[in-house]
Amino acid sequence: MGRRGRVTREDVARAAGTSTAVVSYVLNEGSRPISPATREKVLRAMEEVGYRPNGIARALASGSTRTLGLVVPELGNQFFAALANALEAEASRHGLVLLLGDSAESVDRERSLVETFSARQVDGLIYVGVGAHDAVEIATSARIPVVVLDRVADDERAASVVIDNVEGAAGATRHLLEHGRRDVGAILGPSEVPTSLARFFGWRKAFEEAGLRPDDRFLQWAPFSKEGGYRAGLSLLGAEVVPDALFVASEDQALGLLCAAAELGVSVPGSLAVVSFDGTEASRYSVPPLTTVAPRFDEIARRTIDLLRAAPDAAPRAETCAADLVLRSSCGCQWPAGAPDRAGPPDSTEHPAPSDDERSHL
Amino acid sequence: MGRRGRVTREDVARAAGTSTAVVSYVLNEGSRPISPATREKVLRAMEEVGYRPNGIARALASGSTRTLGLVVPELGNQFFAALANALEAEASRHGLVLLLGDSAESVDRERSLVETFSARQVDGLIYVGVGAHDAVEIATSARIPVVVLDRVADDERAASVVIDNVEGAAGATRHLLEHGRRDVGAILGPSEVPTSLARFFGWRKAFEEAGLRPDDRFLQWAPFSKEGGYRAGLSLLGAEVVPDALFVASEDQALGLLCAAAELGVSVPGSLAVVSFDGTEASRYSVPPLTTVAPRFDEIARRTIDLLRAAPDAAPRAETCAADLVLRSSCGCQWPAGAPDRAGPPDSTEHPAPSDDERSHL
DNA sequence: CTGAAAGCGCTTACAG
DNA sequence: CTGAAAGCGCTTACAG
Repeated sequence: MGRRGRVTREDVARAAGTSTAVVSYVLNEGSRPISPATREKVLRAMEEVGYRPNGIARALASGSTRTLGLVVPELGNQFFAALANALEAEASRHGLVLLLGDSAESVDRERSLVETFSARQVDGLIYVGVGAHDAVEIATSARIPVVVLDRVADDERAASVVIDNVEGAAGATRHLLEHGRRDVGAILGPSEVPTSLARFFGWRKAFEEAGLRPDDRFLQWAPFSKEGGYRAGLSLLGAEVVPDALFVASEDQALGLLCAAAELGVSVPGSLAVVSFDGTEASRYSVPPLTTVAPRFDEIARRTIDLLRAAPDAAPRAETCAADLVLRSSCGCQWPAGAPDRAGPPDSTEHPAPSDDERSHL
Repeated sequence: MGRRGRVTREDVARAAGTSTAVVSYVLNEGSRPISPATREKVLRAMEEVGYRPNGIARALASGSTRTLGLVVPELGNQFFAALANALEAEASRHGLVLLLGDSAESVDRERSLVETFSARQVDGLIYVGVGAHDAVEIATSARIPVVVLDRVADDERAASVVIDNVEGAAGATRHLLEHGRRDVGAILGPSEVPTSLARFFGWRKAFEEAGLRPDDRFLQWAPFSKEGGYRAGLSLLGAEVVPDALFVASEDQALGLLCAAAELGVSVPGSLAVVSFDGTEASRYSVPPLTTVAPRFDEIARRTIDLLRAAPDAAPRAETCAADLVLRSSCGCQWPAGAPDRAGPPDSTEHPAPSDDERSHL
């Protein structure tokens, strides 16, 4: 055994009566033809001495760590947690491991995370970020493939995967209009965030398509947080003229809004119909359950990992994933569809039992 | 530059006119005394050639990767996401990086994650797990320090950090009794999970201390999920005899319960007072906002990283963190305390505005 | 204070 | 099909 008491390739070779190279060849199946007999011997020897390949040594010698770096703005946010979850699952499907970084929405911290990941020789970087440019620049100039999520990369050397924000928001708004609501307002994210802007355009687009004009008094730009949605809700619902429906640009904001509505005694969907964006499982058990434009986390994850695994010389691509309008009760839909009558109180059908989602493609 | 076009120590040494060893000494400040002049030269040379130390090579040579492995059962769960968040922040404070693994509550997947992390030579493993024994065994037998979170390790070679479940649950239940509720039921996790059992004991303990007897009809063992809480809620609240208060063993379950209560038209806290456990920010904006036994994520993270950084020969310790009862409105408290009257509907004070928490130590 | 060199545990042309 | 050996980019005794 090595000086640190670890079992190495050498121990295996000795036990198997072969060279150490053969041990490697057996380990990296397919790299070199090995006779079945030798292979057997080596495999048995590995078992016998309890050999565990040292991934760090492999990485140094091979030039690949089989590790991806993931930077998210805030893991406490369900949306990013769900994204991280899907990415981790997909990565692991390909034998890749994820280095996790939470930037706490700080550009400085983001930069330092990317530097750290770069120093650790990650094979790729997944960046869900605030101040895209810097962080991406650091990685690409270190020749690390980058996929930017949730926004299109400024840097042409980086690929990106985004949700179809305009269509998603338009679909959500359209649905509210179809429910007969006319004063459909919107709670958006910060006006300087591209994602937020795109959802604003989608909201407006639905009105234009319907030959209607949105009322700007029902529009609020707020932080992408529960508190942001809560405050925007208090402000919108506490005004002289109030909307009868709201498109809300994120799940967190929608949850905050529901809290505000409950506090003000505004019934949802009775007096206020709501459709949100980026919904996770939290939307399904909120009071009332939220109709939402749900990202396909699995598809996003699949595309992201595929882009990262693609030949490094492939031109970085910008991909767009569709999102699904998942109907629940906050928009005024009867949900779940075809639910049997219940012996509940009068308003119980406004908050029907969670069940299988009805995903309608936008 | 090396064959892969990377800038290495050698390039720095050449540019600085020193040996490569000196470059290392400058890099690893303090390992060897270096004259200020040489130091300057080397630093300038690094800058000049754009040198980035290769973390993998450092890891192989030094035997330390400065990487920690984290295994959680399910990142989609807010509680684990908040934990991961705190751990990542604390790790990064010490220049450590986190390898993330989501076991999807599968023991097999857990095992394979730990094997992977072990092969990657992590300096420590943080395990928030389902089937503790196997995974911990794999790590400890590879001489990797382990800290088990949220449950005491079976393996005496592993340290652990747990929340004081008995006291937390007792405090929550006591609070409900103090509100004058007598039929205080409980929704717990699976009966074979130690954490769940401990919270059950806490619930019972509060009754005993008060000279009362709990009613087993108001007790439900359910999965630690929103759906688990939802179903348990439907079952408890749909029965002939119903509780007037519930201690709920997790935030997810509590959110599910609120959904069930709303659907059945049971007002919270009017007809049903609720206190949950393991609350995150989600509890603050639920309808109504949930009173919860809130873990001190920062303290848990700090202790965990400290244990991992401790001398490897230090005897593994089991540490317990207190939890705080955070009062909001679901228990029947006036919240926020001293809120000004609002011109809202009659029941608006039952769902007061979220504001600063009032943490009362248990 | 500085340098030459062994070693970390692998991969992978290069010979045979 | 198998082996001897260079190399991945560092750290760190060992000499000076």
